[in-house]
Amino acid sequence: MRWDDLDKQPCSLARALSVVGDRWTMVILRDSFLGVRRFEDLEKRLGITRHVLADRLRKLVEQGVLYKAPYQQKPVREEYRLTEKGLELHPVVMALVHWGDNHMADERGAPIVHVHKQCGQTMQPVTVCSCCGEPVTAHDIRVEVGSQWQALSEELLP
Amino acid sequence: MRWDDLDKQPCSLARALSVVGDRWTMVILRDSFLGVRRFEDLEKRLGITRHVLADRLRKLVEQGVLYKAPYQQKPVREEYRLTEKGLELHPVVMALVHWGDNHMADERGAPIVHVHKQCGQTMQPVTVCSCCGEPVTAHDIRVEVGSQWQALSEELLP
DNA sequence: ATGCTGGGTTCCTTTTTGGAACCTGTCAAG
DNA sequence: CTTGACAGGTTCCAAAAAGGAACCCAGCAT
Repeated sequence: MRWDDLDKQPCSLARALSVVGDRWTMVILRDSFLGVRRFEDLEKRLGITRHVLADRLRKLVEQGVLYKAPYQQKPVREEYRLTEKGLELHPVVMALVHWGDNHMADERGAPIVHVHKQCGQTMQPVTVCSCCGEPVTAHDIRVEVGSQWQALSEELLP
Repeated sequence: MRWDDLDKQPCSLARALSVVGDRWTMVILRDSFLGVRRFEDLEKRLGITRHVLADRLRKLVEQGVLYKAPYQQKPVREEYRLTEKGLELHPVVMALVHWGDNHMADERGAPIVHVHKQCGQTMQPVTVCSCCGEPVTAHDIRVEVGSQWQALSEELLP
């Protein structure tokens, strides 16, 4: 299968990755969450080639994850900002950072920490069940085929 | 910057992506979480080339995300299973699936649903603050430089 | 007229994929 | 005792993507 066919798969993870699963896309989004909005700033901070950066930004705008907003006229200059759809990737980014903090950090610990504005504390993201509010791990989950997808259950589950 | 230098960056997200940020790696892990363990099963389900699959599995084993466990002798056959480090990627996978469900699904809805064994309900992952337990969104977070990293703060934050 | 700035595009080389064929132990059948 | 199947790879080559540097363009400012 070609990578470009991933979005046709009957799998939400594959479809999500068809948008954000690229090598560079997630680090672009990380900087977007930090407030970096301009082409040149992204290029400098990421060390990405202009070619690839332009391509990824274009695709993220096409997918509705970022949008271009003018910040000056004459000449028109535009910056890239997260849409609501893009902002909703925050749990993914938090989860990746948290895993990196736990498993890839050196002796200096986490380079960046998250402070929860409401409670004022340095926080880690915890994933809980939307029904009972209890923390969930891989062991606590059973996977089932969605109601509209029963016919494909052999393909969806091993 | 070359992609291979990402793990040297002072950023937990970049370091995490140096392990799981590859095009195919996350779908391999998705299938691992579903219980797919053998080379051939992964190849069939993913439609990935054997070449790339072998390479990604080798890297995931090197990084301690998967381990090889023999399931028969003569000839020795080994399967790939998630380590504890790998299992801790579950929040990342859940968050990606949830985003895909919300933003990339067709009219049939989520192909796969997660049932929380403890409460028996179909659940969505919710990210909450480890201190106060309240749900967090991108707007609720302020980012600060880690205590051991003050010297690099200009580089870390825009 | 010359140069600078932000945001790209073009061109060429190096790397990485996709796709198919081939290799390696072990067993089982003809 | 040759042939074939099976699981899990490796090798080879063509096609696609990434890296790197140079170039383009509109609108200032000198």
